Amino acid sequence: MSKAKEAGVGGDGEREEGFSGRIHGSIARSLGVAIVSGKHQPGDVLNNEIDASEQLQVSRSAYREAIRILAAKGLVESRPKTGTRVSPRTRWSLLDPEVLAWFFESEPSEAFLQELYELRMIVEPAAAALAAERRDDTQLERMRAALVAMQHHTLGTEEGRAADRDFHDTVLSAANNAPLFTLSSSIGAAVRWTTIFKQRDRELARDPMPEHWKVFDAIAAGRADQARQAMEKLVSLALEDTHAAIDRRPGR
Amino acid sequence: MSKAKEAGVGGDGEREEGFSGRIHGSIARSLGVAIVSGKHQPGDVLNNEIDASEQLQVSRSAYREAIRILAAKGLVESRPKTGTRVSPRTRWSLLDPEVLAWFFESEPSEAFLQELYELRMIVEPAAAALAAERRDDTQLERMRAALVAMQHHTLGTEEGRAADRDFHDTVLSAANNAPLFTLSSSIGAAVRWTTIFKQRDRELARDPMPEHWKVFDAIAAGRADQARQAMEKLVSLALEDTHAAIDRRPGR
DNA sequence: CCACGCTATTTGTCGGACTATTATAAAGCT
DNA sequence: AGCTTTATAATAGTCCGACAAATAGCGTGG
Repeated sequence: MSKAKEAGVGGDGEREEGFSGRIHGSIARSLGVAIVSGKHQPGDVLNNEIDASEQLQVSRSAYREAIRILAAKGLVESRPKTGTRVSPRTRWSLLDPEVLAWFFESEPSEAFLQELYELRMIVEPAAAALAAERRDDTQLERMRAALVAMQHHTLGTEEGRAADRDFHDTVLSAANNAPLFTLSSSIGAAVRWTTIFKQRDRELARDPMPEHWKVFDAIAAGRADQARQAMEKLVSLALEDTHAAIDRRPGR
Repeated sequence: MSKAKEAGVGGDGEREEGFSGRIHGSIARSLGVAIVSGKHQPGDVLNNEIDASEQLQVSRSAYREAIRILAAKGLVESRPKTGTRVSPRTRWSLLDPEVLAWFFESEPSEAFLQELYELRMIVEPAAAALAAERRDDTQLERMRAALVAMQHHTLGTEEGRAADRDFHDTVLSAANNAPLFTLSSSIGAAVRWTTIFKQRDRELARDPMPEHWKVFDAIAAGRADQARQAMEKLVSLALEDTHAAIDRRPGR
């Protein structure tokens, strides 16, 4: 009866969200989504461990490990007697890949998307400039291959989008700055989701390739300033398209 | 024998390296430091949970929670049968406040410091520009107060350094971009650490205040471009000073 | 030589007892 | 009355020992 794996006990809404392999992971995810989506607001106190683990039909240990994950990402804070409460937003690790994924699981606010793009607009042009000065031949070749694949598959396919991400990742990594590179996951997330938005709205007019090639050429030529400007242009065009897609979006 | 709590067999005894209030936290910290300092390299497999928890004289649960924390920050990855192994550096959440703190606990490499500064050079001028356009009066007043305090206490005191950090934090927050603001902890870390270097060495020749006031004035006047340039100057001067201090550092 | 199943190892999960911490309320002191 | 101290109760934290699930690597059989 207390076994959690017997998922199918007909009853209430039980486990809607699929899985994540390990139980603590899926609990962390579902709680994380509830927090970033505003269902649990900063300052709110979660049920105590015993009640919560009972409701979720998992052991207290598994629930606690989930809480540790959330605490490590700054989403919650636990103290004896007071319980576990949602931390203020300023403490959240918004750039953590998992946190970002949780944001995108419940459609994020347009404002948040906007902020991510703003960050991208700050980081990527600078990264492109550094990449122009520091890239090695291997990275350059990888960028070229990514763009060729992207051109061939188009952004309508998952392969094309993967190639797009690979291009941007390689630029970031060519900047040769580890902390900067960790932002690639955040930026990749922004790129991925907004690209999906745009594709969702069939008539994506613009061909993204010319601007991509300009960035590539500038990096290949070692022209930092030119690379920065080209990337600025690329990002701002992408932002425009995304805005248009969102505006046209039905229902919201 | 396996009781961990009987710390004081005959008085206080020696302080086990590592405290942090909670056990899982201190284990995570000590393991985290071992990892970021290179004592455990990427790909290395940690002892299995039973052995490890026995060696550390803690319960397996506490050890597991520590591992969950490290996994949440991308430092390790666990799988049945294979064990827990250190993840490749590209997965580390280098911008996470705790990870950064672990870096600074064992003196970080000069290259890493350099990279953090580079990031700062990218982010802060952009943030200053945004702040010039978006700051409200409260934030402006807070910046002014921080600079006044900084001027009064000087960077030789902890209060003065705290005021410095507060100024930079407020600029970041005035940019009104949540993901951007989460970088403040990283930047703050870089600022703090390098400031200590400079102070450690000798009387800091340069008076940092004029550049700070220029940034403030530009933000107050709402001049984005001017704010960006002033901040660029401020950061690059700080970098220069830091380089000089490091070069002059004995034993290196 | 390859496919397939077996097994040993390791993480994952469980439940239940006990400890430590601390916010809050009660009691005591000035 | 107002402040300090102590007691209480609630909650996270820790420990233990057992069992379940996953899987890398090996051995067996085709």
